[in-house]
Amino acid sequence: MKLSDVIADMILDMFDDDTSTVQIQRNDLAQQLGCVPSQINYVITSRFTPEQGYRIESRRGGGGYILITRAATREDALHSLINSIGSSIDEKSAKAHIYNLHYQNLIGEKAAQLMLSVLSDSNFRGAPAEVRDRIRANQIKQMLLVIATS
Amino acid sequence: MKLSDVIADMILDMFDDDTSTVQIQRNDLAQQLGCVPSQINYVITSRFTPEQGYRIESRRGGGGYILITRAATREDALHSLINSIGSSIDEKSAKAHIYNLHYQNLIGEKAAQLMLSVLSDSNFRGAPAEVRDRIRANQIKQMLLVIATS
DNA sequence: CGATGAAAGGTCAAACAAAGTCAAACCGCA
DNA sequence: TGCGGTTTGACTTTGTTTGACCTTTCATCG
Repeated sequence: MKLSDVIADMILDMFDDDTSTVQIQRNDLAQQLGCVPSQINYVITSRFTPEQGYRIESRRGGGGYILITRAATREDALHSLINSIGSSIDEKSAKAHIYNLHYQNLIGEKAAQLMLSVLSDSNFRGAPAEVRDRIRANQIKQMLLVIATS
Repeated sequence: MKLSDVIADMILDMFDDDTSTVQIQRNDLAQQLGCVPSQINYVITSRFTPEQGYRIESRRGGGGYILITRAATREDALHSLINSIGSSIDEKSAKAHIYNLHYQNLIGEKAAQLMLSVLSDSNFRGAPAEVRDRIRANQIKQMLLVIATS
């Protein structure tokens, strides 16, 4: 398993019992994992982004820390994602959102696959890119809305 | 025997006892076979297409992989529906199919809602009817394929 | 106070590790 | 013998890991 995934899982585990916030010590965690400290930053910036419903705050210097807070409810997270999507979205970004949602356990395996399949660029053969991306944005938002309210 | 066929057989063999999904490492497999890695792509794109009931997903970079999922025979009914849908379908017919599938218990409540939401004509604002209907046909077929194989 | 040094975390780019693309060369058969 | 399917490899794109160097904060000492 990839280091990044191990770290991400580790952090996710810390959320455990409905705590919506986790505090870590970058250097400690890195040492514990035998990796370089900046690896922690990589994981955070690639997997705990605001779009995924996470907020990061940190403090340097003696007694420094990194605080990771996640959206209170699944619905909130989905809503904030919906709001973050504009009137147009390309295939790659759409897929990234879906992978991340699944990764965060905000949507199930089946829903993710369904969404991936339906938003794939190959379905839009023939339509110009702007049309594709506008339709795709409408569609992904509709689907997320359905998921958020079910 | 042709290289491509050897590779295809090899992959087919990995499906073993009712695993419906196989993960490969492109470079490893290529090395094992003494062929160039892109040969694996060729085999996949020529023999494991969606039309033949396979779905592919992959990831590049360190720890990358290629995942091949096949349609389990489980829901062949869906397959025949897929085949019965042409290259174009309007909103009303699409909705009818979905209601029907749900009625027959071939798809669940949530899947049905998701599909209805995504295929709704309102998402396609701006695109001409022929474009809408072609995209919709592609999309409904993709989704049914996913449902059939999960 | 104000300077100073240690203890955090932050940034960035380079190295590395896959997989994807594409076009040219190749082969085998109707 | 010419055309479709195959094979190859150079080049591209994406994702991960590492390390050198930067900045911020805090405690301590004069």
